[in-house]
Amino acid sequence: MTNDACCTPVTDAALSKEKASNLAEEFKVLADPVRLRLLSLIAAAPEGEVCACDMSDPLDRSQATVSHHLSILTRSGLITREQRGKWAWFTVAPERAEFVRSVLGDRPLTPVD
Amino acid sequence: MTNDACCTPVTDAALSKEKASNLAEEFKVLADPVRLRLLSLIAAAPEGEVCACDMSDPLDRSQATVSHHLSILTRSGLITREQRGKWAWFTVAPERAEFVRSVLGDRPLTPVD
DNA sequence: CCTTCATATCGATGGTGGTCGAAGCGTAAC
DNA sequence: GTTACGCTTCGACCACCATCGATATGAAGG
Repeated sequence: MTNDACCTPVTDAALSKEKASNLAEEFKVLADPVRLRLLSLIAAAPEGEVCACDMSDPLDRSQATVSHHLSILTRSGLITREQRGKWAWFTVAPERAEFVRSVLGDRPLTPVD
Repeated sequence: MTNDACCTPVTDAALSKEKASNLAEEFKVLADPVRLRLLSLIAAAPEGEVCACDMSDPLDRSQATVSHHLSILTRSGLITREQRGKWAWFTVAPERAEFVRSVLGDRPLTPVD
């Protein structure tokens, strides 16, 4: 802001060690194809929620694996879990809906090619 | 669009296996604290570029490790590399500048708390 | 109580990735 | 050519993680 601005510094200050670790943790949640597809399955559901029992088959993963990933997504706050009888139903967390949309959108973040 | 819209479906269609993998690959690049700090170091440089020789010390990583991460960032297209004499200089790729800013910003993507 | 079913947790395994020393490669200066 | 220096590549090591079968938990129904 106070220099000659010859080359557009992109950000103000460098990331602290702590902030970098926290940010990396958040990206790690999204850095798995199965979790992204789970998230997308829930986000695309017309009713806004999906039963865990309906996610194992389309993803070609065992019930244990799907449960594992759903717990990671839930712990990160991207989705919420609601027990209803024997079944567990999952929703995109309302506060994160816009973020999830930007992540899963057709031209999401990194066009790459 | 054609249903009763009781619960706001967040996205249109579910992610294909391929798209999910590609997207996950892109997030993997950002899912490491050292890479995020490297990116931030370059993005915050007032001249807009940083020599590789100046990034090993502040990150507390060996020169080999820094080189490894810089090559991953370069291959992903987030930064560009320019050899100048013996030294290698790195810049945030112009097309990605806005994206990098949004990733490293104070309130970047996932407030979490 | 006992069975059934959906889900979570455990334990083990294979694969991936971050890390660093050492060796290789290029460039510059002598 | 030879030396010095910055950087990349290689090889090995270790930690973490995705995966799954087996087992545990917990809820509904008989």
